[in-house]
Amino acid sequence: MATLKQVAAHAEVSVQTVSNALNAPHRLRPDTLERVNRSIELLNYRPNRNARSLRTSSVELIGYCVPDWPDQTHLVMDQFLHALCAAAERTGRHILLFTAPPGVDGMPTYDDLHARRLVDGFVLSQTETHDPRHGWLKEQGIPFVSFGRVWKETTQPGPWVDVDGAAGSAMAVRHLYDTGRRRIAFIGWPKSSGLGEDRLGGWRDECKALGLPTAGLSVRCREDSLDEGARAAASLLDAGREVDGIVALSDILALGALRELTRRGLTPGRDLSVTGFDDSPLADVVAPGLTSLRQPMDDIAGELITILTGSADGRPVERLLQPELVIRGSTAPG
Amino acid sequence: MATLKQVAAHAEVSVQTVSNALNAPHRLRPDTLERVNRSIELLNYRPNRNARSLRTSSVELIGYCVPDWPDQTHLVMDQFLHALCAAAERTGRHILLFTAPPGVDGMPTYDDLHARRLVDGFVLSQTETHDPRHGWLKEQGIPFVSFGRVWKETTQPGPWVDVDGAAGSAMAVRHLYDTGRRRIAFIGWPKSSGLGEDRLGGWRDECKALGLPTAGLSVRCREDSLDEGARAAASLLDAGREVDGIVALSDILALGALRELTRRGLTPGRDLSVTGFDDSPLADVVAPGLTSLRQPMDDIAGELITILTGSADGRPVERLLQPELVIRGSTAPG
DNA sequence: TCGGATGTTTTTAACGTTCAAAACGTCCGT
DNA sequence: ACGGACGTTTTGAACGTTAAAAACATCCGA
Repeated sequence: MATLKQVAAHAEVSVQTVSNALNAPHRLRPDTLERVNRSIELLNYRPNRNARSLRTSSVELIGYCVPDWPDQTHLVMDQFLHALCAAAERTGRHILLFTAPPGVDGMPTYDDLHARRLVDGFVLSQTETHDPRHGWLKEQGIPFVSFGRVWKETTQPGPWVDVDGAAGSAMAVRHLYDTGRRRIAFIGWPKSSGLGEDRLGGWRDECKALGLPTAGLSVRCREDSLDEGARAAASLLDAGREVDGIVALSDILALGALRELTRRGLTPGRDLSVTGFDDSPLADVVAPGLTSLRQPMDDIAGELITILTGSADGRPVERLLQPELVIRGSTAPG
Repeated sequence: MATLKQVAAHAEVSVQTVSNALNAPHRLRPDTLERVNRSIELLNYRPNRNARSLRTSSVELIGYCVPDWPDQTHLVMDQFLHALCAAAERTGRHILLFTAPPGVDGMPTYDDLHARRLVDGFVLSQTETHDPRHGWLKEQGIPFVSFGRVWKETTQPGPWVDVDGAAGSAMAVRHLYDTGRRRIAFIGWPKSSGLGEDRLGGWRDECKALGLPTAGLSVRCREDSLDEGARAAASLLDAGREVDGIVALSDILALGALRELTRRGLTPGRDLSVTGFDDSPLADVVAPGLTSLRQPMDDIAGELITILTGSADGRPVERLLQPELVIRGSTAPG
């Protein structure tokens, strides 16, 4: 494996000149540059990243904690990881994976990775309401950026990127309205979830703006599961509210609702429209197809990396991106 | 950030002694060791990984290429990644993600990562029939281990770990047999897929061993999609073969089959049993639940890391692990 | 009391790179 | 011809660690 020294000897220049040829080529006389480059090519030289990192104390690696949660929340993780990885590579960086206990118990792991100089900083995701990680990292002066908001009353520590859940719900409501639905219900999560309240608010506000009823049309589930989604749909139907559209807070809940409709002999898309959230692989796999709100993963990843690597000069460090409505059979297109 | 030098000064020993306290504590006199450890703790010292890597020329990072394929094939990737990550951490290592073009076009990327010393070696997955990567890496002397076989006629280059697909199919057949099914069909892939032929063989052999018919009971799909699965199920039913069980090569195909059964008013699990492969999140989310063959991800990841990091002294470098049948409603338990 | 064996610690020299400063040329205006 | 300005290249030192060898103790048996 060739080193700078060997390239320098071959090109008959000093080691520093070869280094400059790579990092500051404008400093070299054109003919020298060409000669050095020929030697580099000939010897198939590649800079040793460890040596460079030692000298510059920057490793060009970004830590990402792979979540250890129930399957449901993972459904779009591979999409996210791929986008993040690609975005990092566009800046010559890479993603380093690690595992850590959730919450504050995981902080020593983050600290350790940074202290041992395995990573320059972190991308947080799977953000929880009142997530303790942001404050902790900020206090330690460890660089990070969050995918997802913390939903505290106070200002959130550190930069973040998120998808506008309220706008997403509103888009879903609007789409149902445009396809003739007039009694649109919402299936959501417990009040403790900031994300849940955000999406719920979008539904409520858009319904009001369109002059649609909301009273008694919102159900909270205890957890993000099929059964809870089905139960919620059942309670809406049993209450005799004459619901003709359901905006569910997640694809899983939506699927549960779809199952309940089918069980009762109702045809999703025709008798009643349903939408989900996140456009997970599930959405494309259920019977009539589930209309869902896609998160713009490439944009999200791009923003995260831009912010984290500090190339976001002057740009805001809080970015709210718009989801995209992917229409499928569950809302009867056409 | 404390360095060895500072710890050494604080503990009033030489730098090398502190290094030894960490890497070869048995060399120190117990009281010295204690004193050094106190200083380490007090100064909150963490070894700089870049410096160590430079010196030892080993980075303790393992490269993994995040696949850029249609969603279906990703369905268990997050499980795999988590397991791989955890297994790596058990040996003090971590996973570095990267993207690369498929096939031989991606090889320069692998080479580059290794030459620049960003990784010590690679874990390959999404192995394709006649995958060119294995031979190439072996030729270059770059360490790697494969999750999945290459299905060449000749001996496969390099070590691998895989799940016994034939045994999996056999387990599925056996389970259907035990629950009273006697005409068990197989829905698979094109002949060009080694993995497909493996699983097909398992079905055929087990059926024969049990004295069950196979003639006309095997259908090949063009691709791994819902529609193809549905089409295959339809053709089996239309052919009047009186099929009462279906072993599908993937969860997606199985789901397609389930959809077709439901469409025809048949009840999966009661009228006809269906099994899938891989136990993806989908299996738990469809109507009666899909019986499927779970890949033992933790074992797989453990073996991969063990083999790659060379701690597999004398152990075979080709490991075939057994899948586990996860029984759900689609095969009418009880 | 001395040589050797053993156990502990220090010294020296790298690993491959980049930073900062110094040195070397070349050209120009005076 | 000389001083300065600029452009290009080299020198010396450092980043934080570990391998190998040397140095220093201590203890034992002869």
